Amino acid sequence: MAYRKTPAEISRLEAAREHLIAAATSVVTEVGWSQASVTAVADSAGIAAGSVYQHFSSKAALAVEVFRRAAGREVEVLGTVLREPGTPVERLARGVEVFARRALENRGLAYALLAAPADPAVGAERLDYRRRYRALFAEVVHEGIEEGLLPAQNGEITAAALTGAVGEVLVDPLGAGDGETTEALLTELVAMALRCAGAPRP
Amino acid sequence: MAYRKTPAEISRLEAAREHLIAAATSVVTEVGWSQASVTAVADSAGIAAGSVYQHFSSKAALAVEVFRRAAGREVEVLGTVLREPGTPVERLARGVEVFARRALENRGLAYALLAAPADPAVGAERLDYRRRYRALFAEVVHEGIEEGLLPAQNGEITAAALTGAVGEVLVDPLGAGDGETTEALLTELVAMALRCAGAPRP
DNA sequence: GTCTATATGGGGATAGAC
DNA sequence: GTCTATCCCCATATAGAC
Repeated sequence: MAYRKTPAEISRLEAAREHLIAAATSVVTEVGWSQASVTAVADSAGIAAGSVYQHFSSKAALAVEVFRRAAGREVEVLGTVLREPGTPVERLARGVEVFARRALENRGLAYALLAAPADPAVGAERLDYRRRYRALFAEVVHEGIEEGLLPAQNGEITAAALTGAVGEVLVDPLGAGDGETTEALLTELVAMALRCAGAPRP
Repeated sequence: MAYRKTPAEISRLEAAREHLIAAATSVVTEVGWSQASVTAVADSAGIAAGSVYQHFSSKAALAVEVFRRAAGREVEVLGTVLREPGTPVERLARGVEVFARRALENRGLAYALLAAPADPAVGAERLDYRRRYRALFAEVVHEGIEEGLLPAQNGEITAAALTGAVGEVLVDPLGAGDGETTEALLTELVAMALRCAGAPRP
């Protein structure tokens, strides 16, 4: 009756695959896409380079999976925060803060997701996910306009500016290191975001 | 007395080098850094691949030179515009407009300068020039604060947002093609920039 | 299924003729 | 000084043993 895999076999394979993805994610976080060779990833996962191809048909396929997992988590979190109770202005402030805080807490990964040189397959995914981040920000801006809390504006551009600002902060180790400057940076970033969207001055 | 090069020889060499840089710039503009192989660049310049190494010690050295020329022009222009007569707010508006307009008029090059995947040597230059763009924007913001035209704020973050917004617009073919949408886009971008810096509402 | 060993291909860089 | 031809390295991907 061994005409198909037992659940145990399946979960072993799944686990190996997940382990590989996790290892690849950590390599990318540490050294970036360009330095994340198949050999380096396999070493990190504790398997042979050739064995990678038991789980993914190509390096690009693995890279895309790594990207989707990580970027998907951020979209998920941002979407949740932006839809929590509160006025659109409050939610925008909270969304920017959480987005930036998470990025600053995991700079390596955030940089990989937002900016690091990557092969074309990942680049295409990145475009897609950047649009999603922007769409989420734009949504709450539009709500703010409808409710009369924000002035008429192109929400897409405002959203682009917000994404760009966070990215820029990550690129330049400006708000690096210690927690105190991080908090100050977040405060300023949120203040900028609210001005950017035209929220009433506090 | 042929113990040193004649002026004519020197200018011939200079010209060949300049021609090579120009060809490399156009290749990078069209296909990006990653596709700009030595062979492709040499073909474009009408010389053999090996001859490239008469002018540059490595591909990276050529790439860095291409980057510096192009990015340097933008810094120059932005600096000039931001220092023309007018209030800081007026100059900021004009600076953002010119910066974005130039980028939109030469998307390929702007994308290469701001965002396209590139080898590490170019990446390092990019960091440096991004800081310069930001410093220029930040300077005018600080002036605005001193003159009481803008509220207290972290000018670096505002400047980062401005750079990021322009970059984002370039990445996503949102304001593509025809002149009408371009103008509308620029208007919105400038409006966003002024809100971002906290300029009084018009 | 995972290993070792190797094939394959591309791009940067060099050598030597002209 | 420029060309042609080639070398060399590295990374992906595959083949076959275990």
